[in-house]
Amino acid sequence: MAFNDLISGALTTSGQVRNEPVQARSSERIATLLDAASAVVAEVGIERLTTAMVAERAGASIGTVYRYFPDRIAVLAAMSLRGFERFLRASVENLEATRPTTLDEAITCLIDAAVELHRTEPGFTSIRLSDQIALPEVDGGTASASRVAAPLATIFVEELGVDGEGLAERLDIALTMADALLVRAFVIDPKGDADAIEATRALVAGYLAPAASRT
Amino acid sequence: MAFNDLISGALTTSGQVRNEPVQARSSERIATLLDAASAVVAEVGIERLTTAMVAERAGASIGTVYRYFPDRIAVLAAMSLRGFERFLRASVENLEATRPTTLDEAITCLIDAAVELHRTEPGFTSIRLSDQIALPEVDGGTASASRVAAPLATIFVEELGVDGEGLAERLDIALTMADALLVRAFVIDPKGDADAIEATRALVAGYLAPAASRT
DNA sequence: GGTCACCGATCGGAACTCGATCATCGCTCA
DNA sequence: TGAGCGATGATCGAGTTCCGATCGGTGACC
Repeated sequence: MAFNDLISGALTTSGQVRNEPVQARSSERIATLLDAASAVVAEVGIERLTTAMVAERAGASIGTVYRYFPDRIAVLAAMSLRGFERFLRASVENLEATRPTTLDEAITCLIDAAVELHRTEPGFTSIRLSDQIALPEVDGGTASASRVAAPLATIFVEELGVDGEGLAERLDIALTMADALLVRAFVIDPKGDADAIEATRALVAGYLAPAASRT
Repeated sequence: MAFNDLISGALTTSGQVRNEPVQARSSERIATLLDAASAVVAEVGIERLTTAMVAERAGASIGTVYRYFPDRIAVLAAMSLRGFERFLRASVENLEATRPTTLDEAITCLIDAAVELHRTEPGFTSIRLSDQIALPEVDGGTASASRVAAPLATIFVEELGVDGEGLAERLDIALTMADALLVRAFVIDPKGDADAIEATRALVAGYLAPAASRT
């Protein structure tokens, strides 16, 4: 509801997609291609992903891949970006569902969303390990975590009544931290090491707590 | 001195280098090649690095590159590994020079070493952004931060008299965190955002402090 | 003289292009 | 209103280019 307005357009695929899709089936195609890419990454890793593999798995031709993505890297970048979008949406859903009263609960919503993503999207951990590959040419090179920090900060302030003083900055740091630690959790154990995940949650909450709790 | 014994052989280039160099000039060659690779990465990014670029910049031929490295990825992996070696050595040097009495001072030694590396080795930030690319085939996929955590833990315990209980694990987490946050600092500002660096230092010290200080 | 280091033409395969073909949509006019 | 028809979008895949990797030959070191 209100949350969704805040995040619409927060993340764009500008520069990633070659031709904006006009017909409906195109959007599906893109989704299918990204799903295929995700599966391929999970299977052979980022470096060994070839555009031919993506095309074949998606049931498309190579030409179709290049219709939507300028090059191989753009496919990976788009995949990464879609992951962040999903994280944002899932976070918002969790926040709406639980309506947290403490910052700690709010953090849990975000961590859960991220963990869920690592679990369900097979190639996501891999791509987080080596994200940013493409960013030098996508834009200034802003880390992906920073992209979600701003919209989330808005939500925290406007909807949860958290003190906004420097929150965006702190959230950015917190997300960078959480990102790295969660990746670590999923490197330790493909299903996500429970201790490492809990440690992450505690650490992030501990970091954000002192300044922010004003629910 | 004693420190150096602890870290010798902690990091090896096993599997990275094709033929162990016999003649002296070979070691220089490898260093030159890695320097070239570092510069290329800083310029065009990891994905766009080609073996030809590395060869040309190093004043060598393509064949020479492949004499020392089995493939393109191995060049990047070796570069990453050399960075971690340098970090370890620089950390040890800093520790020896300052002989810290508090954990906080010790952390500062490490952070300084890492910051220095980001500053002097142009491609290091990039490769930290997307490290691990090669690790799936190098070994079990252990995150690089974990590799330095163990030897550093030994030093902390044996030389600084810090409580060793679960220290390796905590150091691992701390380094993962520091790594990500420092990369962030250098993405924000190529020279390394001072605030972000200080925040990193504070965060890591804060995380390690409660359990460890027993100097 | 034998090994080590180096070179760069060459090969194979993957990234990417391009013109032809098929699908869809909006418009027109009976 | 809906059948026909162009225009534009979407798809394809053989062809081209470029890059990773090899290999046999030449020079440097001991």
